[in-house]
Amino acid sequence: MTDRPRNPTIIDVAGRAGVSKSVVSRVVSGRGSVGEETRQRVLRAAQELGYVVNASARAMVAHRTYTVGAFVRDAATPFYGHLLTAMQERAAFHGYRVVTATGSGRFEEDDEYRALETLAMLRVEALIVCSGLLPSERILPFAERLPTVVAGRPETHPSITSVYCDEDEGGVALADHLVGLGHREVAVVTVPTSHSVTLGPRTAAMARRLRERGAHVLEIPGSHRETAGAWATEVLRHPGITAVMAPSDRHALALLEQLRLRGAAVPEQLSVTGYDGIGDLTTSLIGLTHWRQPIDLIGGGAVDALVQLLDGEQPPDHHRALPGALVVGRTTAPPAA
Amino acid sequence: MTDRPRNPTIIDVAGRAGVSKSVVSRVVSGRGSVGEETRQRVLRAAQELGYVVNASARAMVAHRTYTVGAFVRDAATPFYGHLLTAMQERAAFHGYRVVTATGSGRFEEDDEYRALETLAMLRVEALIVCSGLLPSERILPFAERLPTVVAGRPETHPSITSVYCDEDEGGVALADHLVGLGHREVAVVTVPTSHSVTLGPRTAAMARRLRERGAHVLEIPGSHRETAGAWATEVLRHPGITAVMAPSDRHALALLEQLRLRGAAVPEQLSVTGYDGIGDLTTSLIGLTHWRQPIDLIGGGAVDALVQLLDGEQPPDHHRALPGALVVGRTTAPPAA
DNA sequence: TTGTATGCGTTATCAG
DNA sequence: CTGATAACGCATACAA
Repeated sequence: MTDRPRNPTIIDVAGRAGVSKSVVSRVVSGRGSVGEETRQRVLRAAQELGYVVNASARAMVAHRTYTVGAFVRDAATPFYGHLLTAMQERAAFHGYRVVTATGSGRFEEDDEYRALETLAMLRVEALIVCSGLLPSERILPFAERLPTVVAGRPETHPSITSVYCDEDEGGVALADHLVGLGHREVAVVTVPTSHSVTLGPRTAAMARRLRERGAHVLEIPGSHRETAGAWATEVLRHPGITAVMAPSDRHALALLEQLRLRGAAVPEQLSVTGYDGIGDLTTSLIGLTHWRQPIDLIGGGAVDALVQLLDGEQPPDHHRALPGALVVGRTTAPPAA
Repeated sequence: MTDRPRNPTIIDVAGRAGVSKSVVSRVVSGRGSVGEETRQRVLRAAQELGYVVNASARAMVAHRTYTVGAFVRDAATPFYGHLLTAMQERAAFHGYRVVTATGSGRFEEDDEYRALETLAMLRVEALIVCSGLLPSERILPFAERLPTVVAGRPETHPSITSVYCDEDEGGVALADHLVGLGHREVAVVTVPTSHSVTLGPRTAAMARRLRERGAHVLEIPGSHRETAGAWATEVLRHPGITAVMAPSDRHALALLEQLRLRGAAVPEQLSVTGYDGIGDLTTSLIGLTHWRQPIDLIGGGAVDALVQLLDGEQPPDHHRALPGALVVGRTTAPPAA
């Protein structure tokens, strides 16, 4: 039952092809030169035996694994799902594998440590950190030992490379959009930067920009989507408010749902904005006005930067900000006169 | 720059702790016995050196990797994202890693082969196949060499274990729901089973059940979501039709969007059903009536079955069907009188 | 071009 | 309880 037949080795192949194992090694690894006739014989023998290179053995002597580790804090969210897909694809292009590690969820404390230890055991050659929650200080210890790039969020520390979409720009663009429509009293669901280094800055930018443009701002603390009902209640208690800005698309959707339950019409009575640009339905069916992040480019760019780092080159941009875009949907309109 | 400092080995640790490498091995692997005092000394030395076990070296001699491979055909879709998360979590619980492989997208042909070869190089101990597209025959060659379980779809072949949510049951439940509401003329967007072993059977079940209950069925071929516009047009051309059943939530959302563009009111004029139960907004904001699959249980169950297989036990259920649930939302209602 | 020998970091077997 | 020593599968200088 469990007596799995041992996998064939280059020695087995060598025996079958009537050559030494060195020759087989050269054939399968593509290095060194072998006679064309011999090569064919080896290839055939390997084929017949179902030989597949053993990555572990290769890694031992090569001191390379061609593997990068992706550390994801909150894996189930669509944003990170897309990011992972983009990274995996780009890594394959460069000849690297991606193994992803994430906290198993239970043990908050040493969870993170265990995840990174797993990656270390695998001898990943570099690290991609995907998390809006993990503070910079927690990343530094790893960045010291491994080339590290942070994807999807700005990172100011000089020893860490990052690829992201500028949060400030998005927040400002959305605020300008609302002010341009004529909104003068706007609620912003804010998240402290200490809680998320992505949601924090973008909501701060929204509020700041609104004030710069002369609008009155009501800040509603909203770290958790589960409390969307409270935001809705709070907003509706201020009849003067004509628009609400959410920290992310998911926050916005939760808010839309709660407003709907309370009978508030969007965008007639209240305009709503999101942030991220995840999922087709956000755009098409819901028509949520939001700031769209170029996730594919972020994931791909992060891998590109990593590969350059591994090749000993310094990436052109240590901190690369990619352009996002304002997507105007059907959840924003001029305020009711 | 690229001169990465060589990772410390058990020999380094042994030297620092003043013992032989055998002792260190016993301490870090937890096998064999060592004096408590010595153990502490070794642990401290390892700590100071930042020693981490080398998984490759360990795998070489242990002939085990504690890694299972997940082969995912279409990774970016929410359904598989959730599934992966669930599997990863459950695998960690059992002490296994999950490395996922997926076609890089470009080369349709040998793409699949390369992905599985990568998994083989890594010497994954088992395979989880997640794909509604991959036909059984393509899976068999791998299942012969590796314990294999198919997640998220039924699989009748005796040498392959599967964990899924019965497609027939869901299709029937949704059809019954519509008939119960009074619908007598219903359109079903169908997908051939040759194209998808999940979407095919469930849409077939819908159509079959509708007919059993005496309803008139219009079957609309709809393999690709991009053609949702055509489905909408087709449906609206038949004024007698009062409901449309889609093969999945995503298909349903695309359809809803197209119906909206054409001014058709849901559910007043037309009822719409989905399938899967992915994403919070499907349920809350859109209120899509659908059949909900227990994705977490499917992912977890697949891993559990795999671990049992690896332990030499025969899983209790060779083909395990998990219960789904009908979720009635706001996109279905009695037909307009 | 081909074969031989050596080492990579661990675990396991066997003496001490 | 501890210490040598032999694999594990592969790549690579080096010799033929």
